[in-house]
Amino acid sequence: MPELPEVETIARELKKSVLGKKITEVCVHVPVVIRQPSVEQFKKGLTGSTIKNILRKAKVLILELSNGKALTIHLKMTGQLVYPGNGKTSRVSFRLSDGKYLDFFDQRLFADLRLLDDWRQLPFIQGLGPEPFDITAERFLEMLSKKKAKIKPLIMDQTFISGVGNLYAAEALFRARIDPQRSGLSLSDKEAVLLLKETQATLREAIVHKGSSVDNYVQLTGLPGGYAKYHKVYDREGKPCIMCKTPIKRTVLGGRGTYFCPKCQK
DNA sequence: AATGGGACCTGCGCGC
DNA sequence: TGCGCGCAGGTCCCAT
Repeated sequence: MPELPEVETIARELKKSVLGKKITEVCVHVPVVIRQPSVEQFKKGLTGSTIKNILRKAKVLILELSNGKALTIHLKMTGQLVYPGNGKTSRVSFRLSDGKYLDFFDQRLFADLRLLDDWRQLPFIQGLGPEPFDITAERFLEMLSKKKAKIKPLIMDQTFISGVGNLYAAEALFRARIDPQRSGLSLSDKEAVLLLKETQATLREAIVHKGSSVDNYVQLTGLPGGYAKYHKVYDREGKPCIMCKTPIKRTVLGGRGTYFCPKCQK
């Protein structure tokens, strides 16, 4: 499931391979993923425009175009972008001025593609909290001090902090040795600062390894990311904790599978 | 007001 | 064997 490191990986690769190219043709094989505007307007607005800039905001990819509009892509759980693709088996294909295809795939059709006049006005983006990299220790303490919600759902709340999903929330909490069920305001200052630091470090390391391919995620090249082998708790139910050998447990928290070490995380 | 659960989807893995 | 069910999770939406 693409979270900040996976989307960052794709954004960096897009900058290297499609920046400056013109979109010469758009084929929408599965219209449902185009959320805004109509498919016809989407195709018309993209065709003939050049990709001027590529940005990432939390888990959202933004391709700014020469006509002033922007293509936003949220991959949700199973979205993939592949370049160069075959232009045929995808949900949506963008033919570029180099004759190659930028292909969008999505097994479960949850993804969200939009063509917007001003991406900054997209409500989801307006509602995003700061990314972990942009938060100081002092600010994080202040943010947590009012929050009685459970810490794991809290750090996955995109309006609280943005970019962290289920996988990296579990990994960061393990590394900070914090029980996912603790409430935000129950964390000591020392624990909170450690959690922020470990969240940042986990995301950075995952970016270095080009993301975690546990589900459908692939890099732009179609190759898997390399971070999954470094996971300490995620998807490791019953396996020994790397620190203490206690079997990793799985519970459900906020409706999501939650992996943790019952001995190390207090 | 904050929290929880269902909806949106499809493919895979499991159990009978 | 083959089928049907549950599960995976990002976000929205509604109910409590």
